[in-house]
Amino acid sequence: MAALKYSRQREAIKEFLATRCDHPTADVIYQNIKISYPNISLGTVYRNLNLLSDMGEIIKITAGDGKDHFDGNPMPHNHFVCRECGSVIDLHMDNIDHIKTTAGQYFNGEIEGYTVIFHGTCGSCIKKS
Amino acid sequence: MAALKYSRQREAIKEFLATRCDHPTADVIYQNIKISYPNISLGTVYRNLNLLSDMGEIIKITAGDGKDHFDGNPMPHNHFVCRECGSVIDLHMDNIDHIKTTAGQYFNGEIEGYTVIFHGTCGSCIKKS
DNA sequence: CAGATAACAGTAACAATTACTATTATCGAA
DNA sequence: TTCGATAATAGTAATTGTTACTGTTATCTG
Repeated sequence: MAALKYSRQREAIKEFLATRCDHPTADVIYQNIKISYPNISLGTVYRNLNLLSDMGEIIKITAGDGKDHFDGNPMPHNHFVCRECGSVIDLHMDNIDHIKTTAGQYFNGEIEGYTVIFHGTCGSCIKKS
Repeated sequence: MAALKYSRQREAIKEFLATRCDHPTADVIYQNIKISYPNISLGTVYRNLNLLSDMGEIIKITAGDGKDHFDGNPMPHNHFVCRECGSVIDLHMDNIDHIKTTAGQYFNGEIEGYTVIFHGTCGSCIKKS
């Protein structure tokens, strides 16, 4: 029960995320949605982000900088976080799902998934130095 | 400059972590150190945990449950987080450093490292159900 | 169109972490 | 060994990201 009802705010958040290839935080999303919905509440943004990621329509990324980042592309893929500028970047790379098997080899639980964050220096930060 | 000075509190934290194979949070560490140092401050625990992990003597693990976890073993290795009970477990598994190369293949930045968190159901939670 | 209720805005509460300040411990040199 | 410089501390206040609460509004079903 608790049937899902349409909401233009939720739709706006989903649309906004679809246009972005960086991975904005809740607050950045809030600031941007506020342009078209001037009195949207930050709580609404958080609630919908959690709802959408629970439904698997977006991905929540814990980048390690304290705040969560969100990705409008729900297809599983890996991310890179720059040590210099902190930007979160999609990695287009060959599939590495086999590490799940490697991890399960000597483990007595069940491994259902994994999250990888690669870190280092991004292209534009290398140029700067 | 800012030469490092010895502190018994920092030493106690390091020693305590060495004895634990689970991966306690700052607050759990605080509660335990308080037994031998009744008036240690939570701020001191946080400052030293950050200091030690910056120096590479311990590892800070972002498990995704809001609070950071700490590992007294600074050797790079991978972790598993149970979806049921939330426990953070060391994985003894074959090396997967080759994923760094895979990730760097089509990427124009420099990949220096990675962090993997495997998730699923741990052995004792499987037994329970 | 009307009643039921999911979602909302606005705000207060929360939990993890960090910053601040006066005091104490460490340490190198006299 | 004692002294002075300063790193580290305890205790507390402040910050930050996130969640919970409440009365109101929007959506949907019949």
